[in-house]
Amino acid sequence: MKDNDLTQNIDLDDLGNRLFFRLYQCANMMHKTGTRALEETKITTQQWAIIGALARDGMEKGISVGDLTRFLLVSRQNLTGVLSRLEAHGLIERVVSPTDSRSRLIRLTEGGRAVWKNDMRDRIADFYDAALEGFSSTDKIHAIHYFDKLLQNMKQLDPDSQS
Amino acid sequence: MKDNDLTQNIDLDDLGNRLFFRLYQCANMMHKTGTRALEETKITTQQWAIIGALARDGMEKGISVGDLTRFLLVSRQNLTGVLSRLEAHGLIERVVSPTDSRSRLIRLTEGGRAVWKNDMRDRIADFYDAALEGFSSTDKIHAIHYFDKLLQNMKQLDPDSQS
DNA sequence: CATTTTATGTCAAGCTATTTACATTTTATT
DNA sequence: AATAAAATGTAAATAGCTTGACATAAAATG
Repeated sequence: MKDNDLTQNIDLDDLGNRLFFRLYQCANMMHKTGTRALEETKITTQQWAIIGALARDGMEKGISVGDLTRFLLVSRQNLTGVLSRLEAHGLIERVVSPTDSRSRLIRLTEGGRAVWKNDMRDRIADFYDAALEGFSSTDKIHAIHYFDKLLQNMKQLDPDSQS
Repeated sequence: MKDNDLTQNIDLDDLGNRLFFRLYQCANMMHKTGTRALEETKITTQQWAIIGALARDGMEKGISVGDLTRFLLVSRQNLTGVLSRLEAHGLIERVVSPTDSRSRLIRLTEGGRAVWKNDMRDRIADFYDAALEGFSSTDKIHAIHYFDKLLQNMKQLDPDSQS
């Protein structure tokens, strides 16, 4: 007799499909619930990623658009648009690089840094706590490890990521 | 003396940030490399998710837009647009439900099913193999488990997901 | 030094995604 | 049966993301 218990029995051939479909769903929900967690600040998850990157230590002098794309793994054409919106809202500024006049250094404004500290940081911490309910530190480290591995493999598939 | 080895030492307070940043990067790369894997078919990852859902057994009669949104975890307003494009390309069709005249049942056309079998399925399998290089079946199952857990937590944060 | 190649950022077009708002139909309530 | 409430799908506005094309500046090559 055949085994047709789909809820318990796992089809090994289908694991790739399952894994990527879950990743797809997680990404959808991360953007949806993450943006909602910052609803009052009118800041989206993508803007959050950029501001978070610029708020790190050592980023006071700014970072080029190119370096930012390599960090966030989005296209520089995309960043141009998001950065324009952030600039229009006074959160970041673009300064022509003193060493390379093609390059613009992106950095937080005073106001941007204040928004990060006063409006975003705590809400983001709360979001992480809620979304990672039931995850031990070990669970988180393991999950990060899988993400890293997946990321490395996909980078190898991406012509733009080939240094 | 302080420990400043950032490459090895892991800041436990920062795990949430790291995990979600990796998820963000993975999502970006999944859409980028996934869409490129199906480049010749002109089908995107989002369309792939829809077509894949419709190609499953039991979907021959079609599925409503509402059920599809609950499965894919995207808004129904979004689906309207993607479905219109898929319909314009002859891959899917919308049939008014015989039991509920508000509802439209979405299903693959003959041509859509052929594209799935002939053009998409093998390329997707190759993509999974490449992106999951070095993952054992156990790794995949564990990763899926973490995704599931994350998903459940985020669904609790989403008003739309509250049954 | 002149020319070619590469890197940097932007613009435009197309697809994806969300929210707000709406018309239609079904279901629940009275 | 009449009205209110909820569900279904769509349209429009805004934001995000990709590729292709472009202008400019720096680096490499001859």
